Amino acid sequence: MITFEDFRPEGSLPVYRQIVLYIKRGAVAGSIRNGDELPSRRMLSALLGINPNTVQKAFSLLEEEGLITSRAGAKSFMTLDEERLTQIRNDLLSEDIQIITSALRQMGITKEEALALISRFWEEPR
Amino acid sequence: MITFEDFRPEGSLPVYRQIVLYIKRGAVAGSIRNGDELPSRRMLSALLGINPNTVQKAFSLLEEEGLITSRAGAKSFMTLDEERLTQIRNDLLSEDIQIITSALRQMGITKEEALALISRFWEEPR
DNA sequence: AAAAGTGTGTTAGTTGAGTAATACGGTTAG
DNA sequence: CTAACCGTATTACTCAACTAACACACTTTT
Repeated sequence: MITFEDFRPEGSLPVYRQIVLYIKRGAVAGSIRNGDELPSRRMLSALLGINPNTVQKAFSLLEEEGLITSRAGAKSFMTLDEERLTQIRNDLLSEDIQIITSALRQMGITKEEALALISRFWEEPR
Repeated sequence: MITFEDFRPEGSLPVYRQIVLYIKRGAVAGSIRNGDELPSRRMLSALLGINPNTVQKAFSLLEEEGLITSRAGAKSFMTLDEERLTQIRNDLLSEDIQIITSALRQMGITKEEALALISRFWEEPR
């Protein structure tokens, strides 16, 4: 069962998209595995203090992408194979890294400065 | 005169916020300097193909933060001192780096992997 | 002085994200 | 079996990010 313990919505990204990201990142990290049960729409919405429809929107997206399987009346569960997983990993990584490198370059930061900064900030609590 | 040549709105961030970011990053990079003239609200909105009110919102934010000065009838111009600049630099850097480190850690990426990835992706054209 | 360009303010509409309340039928545990 | 839980669907509402079209007063330019 996926607990959503360490899920904390933040930033300007819509919550339903953050839920999708949380699942994808967990899958890449290996903490979310094929066959894992998801909490019900109602339970999760109560847990996160958001509307059931917002959770539904996130789960719909995940199902469209083939990452979860749902049937009316029963709980949803993860459907992941290795190929899909490495694809997701590559997508997420290239997107995130493209964003940060673009931002840092626009600020005139050199590659060496960037690496030094990220190295220094890696263990920060925040 | 700030040209907005290399400004390309993208992503889910509101355009008026992207304009603010563009100015701040340019200031940090040194390509935008104290006293520099900004294009008028109307000209910039025509250039970017967006509504004048969207530009106005961006410029209002910049003025609230003291980064530009405006007087009715005349063009707006940058008002930057060294202290404010280093503060902006620190704010932008810590925010961006916090976002990327958080994302990579959630995917189970180690510090060494992260540095290797960013190093490899740095020169990517995209 | 007059025209053109400028910052500023107002009102109104559209779109998408998210909230809210409710209903229906399928699945599962007691 | 049946009650509790579940996925799914519908309708209506709020709110922020824009879009659109003006009007007014100030400045710079000619």
